Amino acid sequence: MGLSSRSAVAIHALTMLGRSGVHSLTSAEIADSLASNPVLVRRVLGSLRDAGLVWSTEGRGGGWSLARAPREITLYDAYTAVEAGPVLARHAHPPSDACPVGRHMQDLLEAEFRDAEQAMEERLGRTTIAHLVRQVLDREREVAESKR
Amino acid sequence: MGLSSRSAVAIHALTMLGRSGVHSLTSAEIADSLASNPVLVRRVLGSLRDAGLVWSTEGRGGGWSLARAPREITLYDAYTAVEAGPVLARHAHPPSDACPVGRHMQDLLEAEFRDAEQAMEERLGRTTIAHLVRQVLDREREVAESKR
DNA sequence: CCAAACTGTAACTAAATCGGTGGCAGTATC
DNA sequence: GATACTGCCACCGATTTAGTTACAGTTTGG
Repeated sequence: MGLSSRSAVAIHALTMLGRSGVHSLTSAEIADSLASNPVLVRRVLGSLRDAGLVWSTEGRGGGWSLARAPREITLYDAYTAVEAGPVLARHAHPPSDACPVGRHMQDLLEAEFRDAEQAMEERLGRTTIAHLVRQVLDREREVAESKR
Repeated sequence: MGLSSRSAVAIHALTMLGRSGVHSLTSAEIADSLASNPVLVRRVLGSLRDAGLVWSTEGRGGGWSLARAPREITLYDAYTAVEAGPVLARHAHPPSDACPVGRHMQDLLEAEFRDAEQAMEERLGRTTIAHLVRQVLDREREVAESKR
């Protein structure tokens, strides 16, 4: 595997919030859809709130809503909000300074990995929550029509 | 962090082998440069051998050599040889089938993540071991000249 | 005013994975 | 036959993950 599934949780939750519009959702409702539990959802949504993507209201009747229009939130926004480190792990230790290759590989690899990660991030930045909401609605409609 | 640092080890080792040309290297020599240990190196190089990137000879005087020209080995080759799962983790469980969003998110996310990973892999595929060897040699030469 | 329904947060568990280590059988060379 | 390698297994400690329990704080509704 690779990174945590927090990105998946974040994007899933954002899509639910985008679909529900002004109506806010509770962490329990989102956890149900994820077949997970509310605490995990609140942890992830907490990071999204820190990044300015959602906001929450406490107390009875409280819940979560998007802080921006769905078309103004990309998958990259969600990804960076919840994922800490780099995707491609670097050397566990600095290599030996006594070896010519060891002396330079760290820098060279850093440049290569950064470029590769950037390519991935740019691709994530091209899809918005609005895009995913649209696709979900399309699929729902298709299912409904096929049942007629 | 993200994935394991096996990719870094693999690329480091391949670059050393590329630089040393026909001269084979032992896992201990490579481990020295990595400030790591021979067993880890053999594990990683074993995967590279399974992928047809290097070959090894047993017994005294044995060691490791490239199985292809350095310019015919990309960082993507090294990456896929040693890294198992996807970079971006999917849902830990399948989401709820009772929720409209849950029903479709897995497919949609799979498509998005696959595209994003592919963008990263394409970028890794554009750099070869020959490229890294060249850069290491260039840097070595620069250091040597600045000392004159 | 008080019970109910939320968020927010800390502490904890079980499982997985990681880098690393030691041991040892097999193999080729000197 | 000693030496120097690969190949492979079993194990360790540290870290991270998803998930759970517990509980304090906050808001609303009856």
